[in-house]
Amino acid sequence: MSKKQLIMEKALELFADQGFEATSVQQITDHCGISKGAFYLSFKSKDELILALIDYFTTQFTSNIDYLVKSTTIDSELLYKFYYTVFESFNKHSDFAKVLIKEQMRSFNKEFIVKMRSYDKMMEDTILSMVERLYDEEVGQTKHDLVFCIKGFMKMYSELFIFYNTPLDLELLAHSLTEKTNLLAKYVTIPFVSNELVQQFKQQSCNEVTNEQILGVIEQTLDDIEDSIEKESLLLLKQELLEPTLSRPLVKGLLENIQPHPHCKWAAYLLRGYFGF
Amino acid sequence: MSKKQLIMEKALELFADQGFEATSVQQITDHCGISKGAFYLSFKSKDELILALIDYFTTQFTSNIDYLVKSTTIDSELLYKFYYTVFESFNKHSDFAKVLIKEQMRSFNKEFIVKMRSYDKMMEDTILSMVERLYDEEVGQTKHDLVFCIKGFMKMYSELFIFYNTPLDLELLAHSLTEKTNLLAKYVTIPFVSNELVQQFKQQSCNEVTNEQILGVIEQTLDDIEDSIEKESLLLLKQELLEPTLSRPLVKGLLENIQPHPHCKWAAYLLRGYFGF
DNA sequence: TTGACAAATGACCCGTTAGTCATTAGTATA
DNA sequence: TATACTAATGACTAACGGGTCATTTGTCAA
Repeated sequence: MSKKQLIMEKALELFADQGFEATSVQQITDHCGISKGAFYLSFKSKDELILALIDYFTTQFTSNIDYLVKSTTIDSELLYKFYYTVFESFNKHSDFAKVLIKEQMRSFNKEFIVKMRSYDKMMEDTILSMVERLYDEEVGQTKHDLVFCIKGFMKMYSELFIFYNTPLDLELLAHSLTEKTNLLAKYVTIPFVSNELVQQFKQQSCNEVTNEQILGVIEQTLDDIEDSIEKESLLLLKQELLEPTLSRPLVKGLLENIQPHPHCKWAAYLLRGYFGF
Repeated sequence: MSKKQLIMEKALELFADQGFEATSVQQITDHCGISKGAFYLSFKSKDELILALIDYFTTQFTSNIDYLVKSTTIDSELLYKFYYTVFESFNKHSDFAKVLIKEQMRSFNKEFIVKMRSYDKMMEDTILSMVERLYDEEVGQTKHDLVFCIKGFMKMYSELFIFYNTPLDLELLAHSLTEKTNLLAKYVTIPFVSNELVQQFKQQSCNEVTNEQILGVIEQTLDDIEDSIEKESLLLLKQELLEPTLSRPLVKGLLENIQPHPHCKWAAYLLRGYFGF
């Protein structure tokens, strides 16, 4: 195991227990059996560590779910599988789930907040695509409410995994939530989260990322990934960011190229926002 | 306005914006236009301040809801009024709601965590009583699931008030959630949160409070309240804690006496747990 | 064995902050 | 005015934690 992995693993335990700010670098290094200096050979700062943790787990989590939704061909199984996988992940990585909940609204770092929001948005997009696929005609105006309810179920029931160590019947849970979701999809008539409201939220949250910030993220990502179609696509997108020359379909295609790559999700998200997709 | 109130008000603004740990006492006193020393004349520590804030708002909030549920005589209006009042409170005290969400899982202070849990429990009890009253026959085994769903709705939709400043249509929201809740009550058949599971949770969370801790809270509460039936009842309960002499019905009656008093809610909760009610 | 390079160490620096306390300002009473 | 008392001040302390860097330890090829 690399030093970096060791630190991430041990730090996660401490963060889950005490929270990020209450855990000192000294504690982490003691817990790893290394020196303080060694820590700074692996991470530039304490902030970089938690960002790495968030990145590592959330990309894994969101990609998992996204893949599941896209690869499940039988509609009738989709919702059940979705819930099952969600809670299985929470169960498996309960330390990370704890950190996520504890620090979700922390305002210590601008980059952190924007990142959390974006992962939330990605999850929401995945859920929305699922809802549209399963209930397209039935739900009509209430589809965003259904997304909200699903997120509410996830929030509420995931607390069980985090605060109690009792082993829980995942299959029953997934069945139970599937039934509830189907019922809401079938019978709900009063929409609250309308399309206009969603539009409004989007505008409010997207107007603060600057060109330079996106460039910074792209540079970072380019360093992280190997030569590949994705890397070339990202390079072209960087060009496009500096001086637009390509047509919109071409840009969209490039975005599609980088989207599946785990390391590119963050850059892809920012670029989608920037180019308006 | 007393110095204490001034500090609480101004501190709340800063906490909502920056979080508790990120806000220094110096900042608070600057924002109040007083000196650092003056702060420590009103509060023994920074921790005491946030505990006071939590106490002040959550007792207000939970008593409000509790009163509403008990005083609404027309069943058909109850659920709507419940949701309306909940979100109206969130809307009105959005600064506090922000703090609550930001610090909800903070582990900086043991007392803080236990307190938060207890308020959550009180809320849950109120919701459960409402569910039992409205749907007693229909829901059967699924009543705890319904409580979970209601809490999930509250969690999810309250984020709207906290992160977006858009004015929202409270009436529509309450109607929309009422419909959803009624649907779930009527049609859901698969229970997940069973009675045994609830029992298990209760055991897990109640086995850590010591006799001395409860005594400490009682002493504190006695100092805070005026001479009254409540005070006398609490004194008797303190006696009973030291050496049991009274019958269970008498103890239960004393608990009922102190329950409605805002300052006694915390002591009442601990004593209920201790005496097994 | 030596020398060169990388890996790791931990004492130290520096900024920050909760909390204290000697001192001062303000006020009411004799 | 003098005295006594309370309210308020802010410089100060002690502790802590993030981050640095001169120094040591380990490794491997010549």
